Amino acid sequence: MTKKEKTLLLVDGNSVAFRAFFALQNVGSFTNRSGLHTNAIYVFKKILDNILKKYAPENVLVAFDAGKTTFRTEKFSDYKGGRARTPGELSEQFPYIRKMLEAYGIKSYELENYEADDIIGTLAQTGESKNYRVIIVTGDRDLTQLTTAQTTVAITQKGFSEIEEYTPAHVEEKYGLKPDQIIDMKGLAGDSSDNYPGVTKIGEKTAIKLLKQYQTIEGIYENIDEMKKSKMKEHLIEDRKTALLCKDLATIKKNAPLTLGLADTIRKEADQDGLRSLFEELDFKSFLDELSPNASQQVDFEKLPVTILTADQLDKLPVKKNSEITFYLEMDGKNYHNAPFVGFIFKIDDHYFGARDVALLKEQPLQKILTDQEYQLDVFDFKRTYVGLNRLGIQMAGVRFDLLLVSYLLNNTENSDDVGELAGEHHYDQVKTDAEFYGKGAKRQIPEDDGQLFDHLSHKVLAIHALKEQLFDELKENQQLDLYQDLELPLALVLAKMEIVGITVDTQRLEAMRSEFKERLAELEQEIVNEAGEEFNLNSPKQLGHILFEKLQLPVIKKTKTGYSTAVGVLEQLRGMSPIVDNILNYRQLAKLQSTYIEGLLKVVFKEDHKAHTRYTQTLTATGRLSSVDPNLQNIPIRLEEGRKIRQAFTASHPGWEIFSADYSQIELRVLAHIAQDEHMQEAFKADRDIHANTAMEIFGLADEKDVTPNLRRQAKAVNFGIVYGISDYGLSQNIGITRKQAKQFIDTYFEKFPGVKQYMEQIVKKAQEQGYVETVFKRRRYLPDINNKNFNLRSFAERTAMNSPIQGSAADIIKAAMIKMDHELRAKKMQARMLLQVHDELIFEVPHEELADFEKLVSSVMDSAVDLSVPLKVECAHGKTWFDAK
DNA sequence: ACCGTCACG
DNA sequence: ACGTACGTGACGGTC
Repeated sequence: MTKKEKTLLLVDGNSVAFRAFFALQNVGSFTNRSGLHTNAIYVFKKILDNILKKYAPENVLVAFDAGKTTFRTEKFSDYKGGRARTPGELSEQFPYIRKMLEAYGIKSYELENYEADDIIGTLAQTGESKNYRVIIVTGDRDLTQLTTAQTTVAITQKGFSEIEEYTPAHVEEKYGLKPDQIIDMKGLAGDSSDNYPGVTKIGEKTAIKLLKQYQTIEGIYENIDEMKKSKMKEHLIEDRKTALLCKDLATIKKNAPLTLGLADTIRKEADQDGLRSLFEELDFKSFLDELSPNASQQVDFEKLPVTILTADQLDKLPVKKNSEITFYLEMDGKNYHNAPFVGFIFKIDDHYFGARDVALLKEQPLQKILTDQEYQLDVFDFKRTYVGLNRLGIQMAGVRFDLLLVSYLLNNTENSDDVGELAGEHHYDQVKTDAEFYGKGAKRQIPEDDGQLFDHLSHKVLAIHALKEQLFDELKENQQLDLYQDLELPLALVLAKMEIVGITVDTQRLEAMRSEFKERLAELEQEIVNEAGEEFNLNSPKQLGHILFEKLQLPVIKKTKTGYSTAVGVLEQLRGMSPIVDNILNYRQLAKLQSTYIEGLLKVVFKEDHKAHTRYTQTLTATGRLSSVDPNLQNIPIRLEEGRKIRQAFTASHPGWEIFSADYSQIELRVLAHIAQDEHMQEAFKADRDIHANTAMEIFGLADEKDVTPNLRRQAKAVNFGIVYGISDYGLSQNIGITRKQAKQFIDTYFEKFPGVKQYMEQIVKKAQEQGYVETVFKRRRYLPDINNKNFNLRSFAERTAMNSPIQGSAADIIKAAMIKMDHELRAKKMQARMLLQVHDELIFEVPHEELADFEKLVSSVMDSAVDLSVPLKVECAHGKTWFDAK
């Protein structure tokens, strides 16, 4: 066996540190407890681990820049001029990166007057001469000039777990140039980040074209007389000196006077203790866990005394009315409507009682503790617990603290549904996550040993208890106690009941549709394959792209990261160019209905009661809306007639009952009129005018509503939507197919006519900048860490979010309040009608025929008066045999 | 696990 | 100059 060639890894320390810094610049405060920024160190370490694992090098060196002045600044004083200073948040991290490298057993090196590039170029040369495989890691594409048969340049990507490897062939494929021509390209095109100019008016494209013909800059000038007269030729002649200077600047030295050799780059063994103390100083908990186990470090959590309950012990439980009780019901799976029970645990004052047999919960005093309001309970995820217990015939009551819900209200950005993770976010670390304890994916397993299982469960209830006081204090501080107690906690119960009731699905109707669609899909597929001239998978955007844009040569309208876009918008523009396009559009529409709404829905209908029992996620969205999963009943088709028919499969659960829908008309715009206190907009709503027509009249300067053509109304409607989303001229122009200039004109006129709205938009952004968050009318918060970010995109996004979230979030608050009130009224009036679904601005009920008239009055008045705004709320009602007919 | 696509408000 | 509308979930394909 021949000896494997050795690998030399050369890392551009400054470049990778920069990449690392910006990769995690915007994830809130990434600092250790003494305020030192650690994001670049963190990502640097990740990248380092990645490449060490990937290339397993025998020799490693990390090169750094020595200082601002080098031999290049001597040749060209403006070299790298105009570059923003390294942010202090980054420079403070460099000493730690070097310390870390030392502990890794890796050599760092810098050389007066030279850049890291030159150190790397020189060592790469040495490595090659000694037959090493050389790997250069950097974030800087200029180094691709060093690629050879033996040397690969790996460029770190944005995501920092990915790297892109450049071999000479890859360089050629990417730039159309050989590696050593990169410097010629730079000489011609210049480099704005290194601040050298190149030849006037020549950019990368032109440079590449020239180099394809003449190979090098020198080659160009040797042949310059042959070139046709042109502006470009003049520029080339004029800038000859600059071009050659720039090429020289771009050239990485391969003969820097290094004071070390290959022998100095041999990797030494890592210093575990050094790493440990460094990671401790940096608060890198997850990295500490990875270090080789250190007996003194692996302190287990305190063992809690759990009594495993049996039926004969129940009468001796030390429980009083004022006991502090925490309860946790463990189920094996997300879907609590049918997940198997694992067991339960009570923390009653300082005692822990648990059992696997959940039937014990039906016995006294356990059932009484769970259902009697006199006992106050603390839990994690009340809704989940309620639905689980309901399967045992137990209607839980008396919940005071729900860790999941409270935590979501305090900060909805990083809210996990795992006790361990969530506790960790609040700096409580005496509980494992479920993934750590049970394992994840295929490895997930419930331990058979009681001691193990209940040890985990006991730490869960302790975590809930331990965080209670602190989180309640935070709620009070934020003035969110009412939001929690009067809105979200009562809502959890309302949602639980809706989920349990479920909605009846006519599976026969769905099955009939399935057969019909199956035939039509087969026909369409046949036609498409005929037109394409070959079999392919038309569900694959990749294969479809190949057929449309390569085989059939249709024009490419838009590209995605991975290839050609084949989205609806693109296909619509291709219509008429080939009959295949229409067929694909039809196929797509039907396939979506078939897979998601017919087959998908049939899979989740419960056999026992022919119902779909969705789960509402109450602690997920950034704005305060609900979401619906398994199945998602908030996105059942309605816009296209074909899809709308799916709604025929949703029916009332009793003969003689009807599906009843009540939706808020224009709730978001009404909320805006209220929050912004815009008189013109308020007046329009008070007079119950057609709001989009009203906007059309204002922005197009029409005197009479009769002058509002459907097209003007459509445009005005888009403007109204744009306003709600935090408008940009570009977004609006794209949406209604006008120029950006026209869109800007619309927006300016809108703000002139609705000055209150304009003022609101400015004020809310300012408020977000000052306090770091925005809030709804019910004081729900959304934090916007990017609002002062230097990155234009991230900042702009945060600004639009600042404008939109109070609107969308307040609308969510309002319908939640209406749901609680409605639930209350139905019980108070002893009506049989039941709330089934919520779709953001709409509530769906099933109502017995004889209650219809009373019900309509009730729901309208309840929803109208859910909150008191400075504009009226308007509710539109409809009912019919199926959801489809409730229109 | 991620992407592209598409369903809803 | 930058490159975007706000908020979601499910599917099939692909890595």
